[in-house]
Amino acid sequence: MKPTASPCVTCPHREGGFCGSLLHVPSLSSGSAAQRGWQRFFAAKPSEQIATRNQTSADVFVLCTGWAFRFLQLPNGRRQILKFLMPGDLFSTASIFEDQFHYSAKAVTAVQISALERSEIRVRCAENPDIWDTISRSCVEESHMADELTCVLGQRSAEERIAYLFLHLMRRIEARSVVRDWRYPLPLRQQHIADAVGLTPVHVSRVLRLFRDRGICDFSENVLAVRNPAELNRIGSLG
Amino acid sequence: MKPTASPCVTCPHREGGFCGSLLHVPSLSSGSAAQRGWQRFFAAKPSEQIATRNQTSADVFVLCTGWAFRFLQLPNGRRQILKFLMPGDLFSTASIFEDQFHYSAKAVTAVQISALERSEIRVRCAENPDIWDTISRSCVEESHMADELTCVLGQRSAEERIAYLFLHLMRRIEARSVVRDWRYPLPLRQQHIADAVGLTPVHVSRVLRLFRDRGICDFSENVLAVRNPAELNRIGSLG
DNA sequence: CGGCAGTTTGATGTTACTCAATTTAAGTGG
DNA sequence: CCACTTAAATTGAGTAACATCAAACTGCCG
Repeated sequence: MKPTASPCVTCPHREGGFCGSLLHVPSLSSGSAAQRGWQRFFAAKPSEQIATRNQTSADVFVLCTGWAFRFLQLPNGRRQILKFLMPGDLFSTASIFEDQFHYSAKAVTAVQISALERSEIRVRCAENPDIWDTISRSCVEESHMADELTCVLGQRSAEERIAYLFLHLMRRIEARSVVRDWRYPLPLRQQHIADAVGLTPVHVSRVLRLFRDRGICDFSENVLAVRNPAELNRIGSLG
Repeated sequence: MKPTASPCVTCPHREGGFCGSLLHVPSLSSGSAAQRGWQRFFAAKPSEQIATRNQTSADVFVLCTGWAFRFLQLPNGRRQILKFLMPGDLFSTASIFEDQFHYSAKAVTAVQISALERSEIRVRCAENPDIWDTISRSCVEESHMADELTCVLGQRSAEERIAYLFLHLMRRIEARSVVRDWRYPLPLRQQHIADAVGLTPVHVSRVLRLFRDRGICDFSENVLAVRNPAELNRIGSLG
């Protein structure tokens, strides 16, 4: 999981730099995946569906550029966003072990996606304990996040949910890039926020206005500007 | 994960039978863990706390008998139950990889718990691909359940949440024992249900009464009696 | 018999949803 | 550059779902 100077095989769209990917480890990056034929690339337009529940695939997907999200669709038309995907994210760690998606995924912005053959990854995992280590750490982290989200959706108010989501996204963005002036670029519609925290877009709009009026933060024009980090943290942190 | 006729090392409290444990695989069960000194046992009384968030432990815990649950405690006194633990359940699959609990756990009934040294399990995992296979399958299953729960808490009504919980518990009980006459023993108070689905005990009581009056199911005296399985399924399934 | 924990019920309050109208922003083609 | 179109965000009014508070009821156990 260390950044390396070598070009990243999983995410060639970011040549020469660290793409942030879980799979960006020397033993996977050394040599050319593409040359060996166990990697392919896809692109998708904004709001295009890029994976569908129950669909089988021999590949594990990594987001290279842009934002996406994975979600579950309900019969009544509503959907629950499970996770926003940022560059370097595996669609899910579990996808390394299962050949069928248990969720759907959709692009938010234009995206580029890398598809790695699962069998090849597993062979390399068997050879190299470092990769196992990385993957198991990723499993642990994913289960922590799932448990936190459960807690937030089960126990907390609208304001707290949205504050939590913002803090969560802020942390993840900070891990990828330098943030100046407490301004975080989020390419999301209010509908996305609503689907992620289990509220209606109308109510999300009201809460955002409240945050704005109280000088806590201002989410508009695809930028989250945090004005009072302490207060946002007080509302949204899980203690 | 196949039942074996040999006594189960992880759960000696159920001698001679399959304890249901994830770790009940020949390669772990052969020989005596206790003799080799990498296993210990604990007991706890009803509603006794058996694990605490941020506590470190060199052991991985498996529930042998009784019911328990793992949960997150909030500063405001409320708690979210993440999972009900039944005999054979690992407290969490992630605990194989992390030496610190990220949740707390409490007994529901009187329980017996088996503690296996993490280091020993990991050594055996490295040797035996079957165990990896079992564990990775367990990771996948746990992430499915977490995603489903997220969906239920984020998007569904009180009735739907409780129906979902019942269906979920029914499936898990059926995997362990034969069920007669659609009667499922659940050693839970309404408070447990409330904490699991993010409602107040008062509202849980009202919904249960509704289910009773509509002839869907009757949960009382620690038994869930399902009268109209189709209807319960219609309300609580995720499609 | 008294006490306790859990459940039930009623009355009332709050939060968030629904529906519908209006405003703003972002394109698009002339 | 400006009308026209469309998607997104905002606002208000009314409503439904669930929470809160408090009292009564039940079964159980000493």
